[in-house]
Amino acid sequence: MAKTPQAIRGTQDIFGADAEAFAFVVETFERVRRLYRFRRVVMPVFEKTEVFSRAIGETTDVVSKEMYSFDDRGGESLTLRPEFTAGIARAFLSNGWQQHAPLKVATHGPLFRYERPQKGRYRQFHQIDAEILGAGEPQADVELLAMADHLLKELGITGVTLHLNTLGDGDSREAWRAALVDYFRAVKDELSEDSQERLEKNPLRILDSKDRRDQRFVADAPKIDDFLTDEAKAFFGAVTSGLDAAGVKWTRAESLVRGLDYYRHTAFEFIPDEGSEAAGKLGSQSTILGGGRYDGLMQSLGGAATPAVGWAAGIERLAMLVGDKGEPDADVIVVLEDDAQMASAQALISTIRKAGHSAELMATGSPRKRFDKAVKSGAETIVSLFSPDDGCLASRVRGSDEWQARIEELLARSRTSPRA
RNA sequence: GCGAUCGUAGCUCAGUUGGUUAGAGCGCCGGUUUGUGGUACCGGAGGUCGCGGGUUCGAACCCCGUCGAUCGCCCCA
Repeated sequence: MAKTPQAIRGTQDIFGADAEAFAFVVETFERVRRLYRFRRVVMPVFEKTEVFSRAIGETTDVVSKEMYSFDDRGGESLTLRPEFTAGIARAFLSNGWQQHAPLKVATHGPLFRYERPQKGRYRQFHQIDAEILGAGEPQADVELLAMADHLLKELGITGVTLHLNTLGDGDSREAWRAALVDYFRAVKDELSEDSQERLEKNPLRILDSKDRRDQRFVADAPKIDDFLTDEAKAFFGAVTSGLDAAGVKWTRAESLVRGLDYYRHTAFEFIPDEGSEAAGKLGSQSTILGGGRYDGLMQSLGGAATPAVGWAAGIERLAMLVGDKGEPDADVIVVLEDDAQMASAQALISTIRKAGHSAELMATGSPRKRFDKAVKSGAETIVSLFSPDDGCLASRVRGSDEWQARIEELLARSRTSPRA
């Protein structure tokens, strides 16, 4: 026999209760984004490689080692999207969506990153995503975060806190970065091996290193607050007071930095509280929703300076926190005890479904087992069809009085109009 | 890219210090009940023990390699 091909590493075949939880997350997101008047967009799964390399930053891990890139038949380098933001920014520029600014959009779908899979982390994973394009005022950040907070509540997720930071404007961020490099370079030999490397590539990340050798120095490291311009301070102040007014709980996270080059000003992550049930379910992954302001991104793609904010959340990670959604039982199960009544059974189940009730027909395998299966399925209402000696159709309904009456009525209807 | 653990039936797993024909539960298939009732009882099918080498009289078990999975590091959603 030929060998069965295996699934690609890091991909998932989502089924059963997991698929229900996944759908619950997406459906809830769709409902909430309408409340906030975010418009639906459907984006390509792949783009020219430069869309991502220019927007995200050549030196980031995502671009330098995690992209699924390939040459198409025309010799052009394409990449399976590792995130939504860059593609949405590209669409904003190439479709003239400036005319709709400020534009609030939402989308969801698969993303691809070549990483080692582990709990809550896959090579093909799925995100929900929300962006506000062409809005430079702190009110946009507040609205976006209020929606994220609202969504998590609608999903029933607790024990998660918004961690908030500001990276200042471009100049603030650069000055802070330079100061951090100076500070850590002086003690380079005492840092962890990872952080010695981060010093060159991504010095901001040393701040949230888990290594004790690094943590000794973090407390006295230069603070972003000392490098913020007055405007940047005022902006962050407006965001935080707006969140307070909107009833969104948050905590300041001075060392929170985001990995991608394009972030400015507001940066945030929703993270499970230490020791919470949510933290346990997520394994070593912590961030379930993250994002920030990316005022410089449009220019990196050759567009006019356009302020924007956005976030994305991992559907799989959210689905791990929403509890068991299970698959709902059928409203009605029709058990065909005599195959001679097959046509009647088909007519009845069709009528039941068209009346808006979920229904399943049990008509295969040993007739004696069919009723067993129906009972095991957990359905409250079971209709069995059989033929008494006269060969006519007879039925028995097991269920509440209300359902018995309803089924009798539907049965009568299916008899009089078999094509109903 | 690095590290740890683990691969036995469709699924979840047992399998003693290496020793006849590798087991259980669930699921699947069939049978039994002369029955408004049942999630019962009996039986059956299904396994190159991930794959390839090695050690041994003999390997699911020990050794090496390889593939895969899981979890962690890095990074991220």
